[in-house]
Amino acid sequence: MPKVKCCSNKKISSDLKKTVDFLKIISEENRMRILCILKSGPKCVCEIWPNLDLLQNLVSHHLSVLKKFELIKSEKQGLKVYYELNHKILDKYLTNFNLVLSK
Amino acid sequence: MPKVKCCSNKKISSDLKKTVDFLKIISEENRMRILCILKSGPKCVCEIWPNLDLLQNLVSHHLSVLKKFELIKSEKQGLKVYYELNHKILDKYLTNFNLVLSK
DNA sequence: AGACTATATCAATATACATTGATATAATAA
DNA sequence: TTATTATATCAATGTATATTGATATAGTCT
Repeated sequence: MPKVKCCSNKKISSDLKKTVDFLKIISEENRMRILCILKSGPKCVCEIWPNLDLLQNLVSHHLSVLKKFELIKSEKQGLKVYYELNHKILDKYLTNFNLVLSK
Repeated sequence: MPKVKCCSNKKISSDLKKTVDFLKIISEENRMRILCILKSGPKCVCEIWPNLDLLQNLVSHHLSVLKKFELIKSEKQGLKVYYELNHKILDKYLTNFNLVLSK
């Protein structure tokens, strides 16, 4: 039985893994909401978390997960930390994802 | 502080939840591999599972998860069960996903 | 019928990770 | 300096779900 391409080809297999990692990060409702909230531009945590029914520290944690994966960037301004989408990385993963599932 | 659209709007919020459910299903390496394997056409379990480094019953389980979510369809032919992508549903979720994350 | 093949189900275990509560850090204001 | 605000970290707990091993079902062949 011949092996299927996506399982034996190293490049495809690696792309698939990266895509799955990306999907794991965004397949969490609160993180997805955060990304959606940030679509309208940079926001500080105090603007983000009242939109989510979560404790502040949990929002902070989800932000750190997103940031660790480089899906968002942050900038400190005084007491506040502003987060924004990292479109470059985000687009890279979205493109890769579409490649993996497309014909 | 005004609520952000994706958090207060019922329709957008519901789309987001559906998308997250979809992403949860496909953000698992083996399930993603199964979907990729099926891109080249319908296959029986005995053609699928040698491509994955998994026990047969686990492949069967992942197939059932994908099927429960209607991402794949199945047809019994004698002893064998053939699985294939359910492009209609798959495209629906992919479209929805792109809407949720697009500007 | 019995043996064999392909697939699915079930209970038990393992593992990953979301959530909570308490607290720390860091910047600003009084 | 002390108090306050904004954000982050940490340990403990809870929860969902992937994996395993054993076994069941269902179709086919002799």
